[in-house]
Amino acid sequence: MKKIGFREFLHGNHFRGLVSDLSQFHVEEIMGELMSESPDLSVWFFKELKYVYGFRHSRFSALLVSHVLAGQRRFKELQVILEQFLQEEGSGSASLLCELLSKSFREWDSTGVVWDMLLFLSSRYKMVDDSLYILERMKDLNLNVSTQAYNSILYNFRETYKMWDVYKEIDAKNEHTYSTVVDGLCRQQKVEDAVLFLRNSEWKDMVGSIEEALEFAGDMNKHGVEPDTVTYNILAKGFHLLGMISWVWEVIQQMLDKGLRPDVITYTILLCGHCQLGNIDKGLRLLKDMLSRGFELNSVIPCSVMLSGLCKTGRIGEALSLFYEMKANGLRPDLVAYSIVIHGLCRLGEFDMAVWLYDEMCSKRIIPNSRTLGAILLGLCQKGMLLEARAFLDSLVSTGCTLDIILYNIVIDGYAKSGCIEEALDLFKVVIERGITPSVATFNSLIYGYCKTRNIAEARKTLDVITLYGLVPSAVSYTTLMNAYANCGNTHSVDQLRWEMRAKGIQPTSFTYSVIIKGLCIGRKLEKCNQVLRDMISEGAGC
DNA sequence: CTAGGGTTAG
Repeated sequence: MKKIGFREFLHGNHFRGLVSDLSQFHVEEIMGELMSESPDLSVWFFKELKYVYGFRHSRFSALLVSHVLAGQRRFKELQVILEQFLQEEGSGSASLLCELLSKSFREWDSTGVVWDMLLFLSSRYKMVDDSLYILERMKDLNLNVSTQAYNSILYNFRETYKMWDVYKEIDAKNEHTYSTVVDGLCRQQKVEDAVLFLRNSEWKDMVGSIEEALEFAGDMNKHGVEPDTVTYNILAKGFHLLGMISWVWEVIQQMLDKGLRPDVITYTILLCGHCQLGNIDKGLRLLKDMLSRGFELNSVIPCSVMLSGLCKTGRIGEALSLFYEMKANGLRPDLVAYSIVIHGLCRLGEFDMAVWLYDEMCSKRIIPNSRTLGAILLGLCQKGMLLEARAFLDSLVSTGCTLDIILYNIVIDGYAKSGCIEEALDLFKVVIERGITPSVATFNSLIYGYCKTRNIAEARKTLDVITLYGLVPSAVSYTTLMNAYANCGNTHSVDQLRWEMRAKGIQPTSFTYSVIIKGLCIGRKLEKCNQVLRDMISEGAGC
């Protein structure tokens, strides 16, 4: 092979026949020589082998070409090659890659770019452990980590408390960083934290005033950065999260002024706002407007938002009409759309219709998930149909489904609410036997069940059991128990629990305070109410 | 990168 000149080799008739005989060693050798002659040629050779002949390159070759591309700032090509490279390597390959990179490419000026791109891609492809490994090695080597890569890691951790560790590390935060945090907090059900975060973060451009925010978008123009629809949508989402619907309108206005077409997502955010505020009719008009603008082929999501709004306000008839209208217009309801309507029906006890839709959904090969099942269980429990709920739960288990703790919680809570503490405990035992980890809500329901059956002593013991399972009691755990003490005027025990909460750093909510005050009223200690109210104001209790 | 569905306390 070495005897053949490279250009001759590449363009001659030998090529096709020889590819199957090429070893990775040969290719590396050829690439090395090509590199010294013309890096472009080596890249071409690499791609030709890979994409035309399906040759599987060695790690070294792939990284070599990556460095050439990075040096020439051909990022798009770099990304494509590294994407496929990572997919071939699979998860768990980080340590090997890092070793190779630091051993053989240390001296390349472009190596930082390759590291960073690998970091970004491994994170984007959910190779979480690999991305963390690469990140650590990059820190060891003092390599710069781009905000884009960090944002992707942040995104992977947005539903966990680790999100903050990542967040703190990011030097050059951008609006993608902030919107990921807000999204994460919302997914953690911490909407208030999200609002607080928006207020306190350096993302001041958004929360200062609408003028500032929009001016900021305008400034992007001056700096040669065109704010696009996505930028405006993020802005709109921020306003929606802050409950400032009218500002969402301002954003839309601004977009129109700039000659940008608000897209289906922009309008969906607005629709969410209307529904959240209970302006269902406004929402219906908006949706009609959207459909007439030809958005209907795009997505089921706006319709789902509307369905959810209608169901939450008990307008199930209209929800069903909309549902059929969707189908008639060729929009296929997906898992979420079905779940929303099934939930709406179950809430009202319309189980026949709910089951009918459930079967229809299954017949369309849409596999129900935990949320769909939860809607049905919840409906049954709320109508006091505990036998049916339990039978449904058991039937799911017997068909081999692994049910998550939330589904068990719904039924345990159903038992507790009906005062069937024995059954609740029995099901709790089943949870443990099946190796499912209980959540705080599980215990909170048990505490409620004990309190309901006037067994405060057991309720108190259950509070302590939470810790044995490695969980942290919540404000709900305490408030439920405090309520039981309050109802019998036992202000001393209420006080004790309040002290315990404070010691553990668990924030009372306005629920908690109302229970404390109720206790003081029943226990005839009205003179202490003022102090409690003052505490409440100074602590700024939520809810 | 931006839009939709589930459990617990007064």
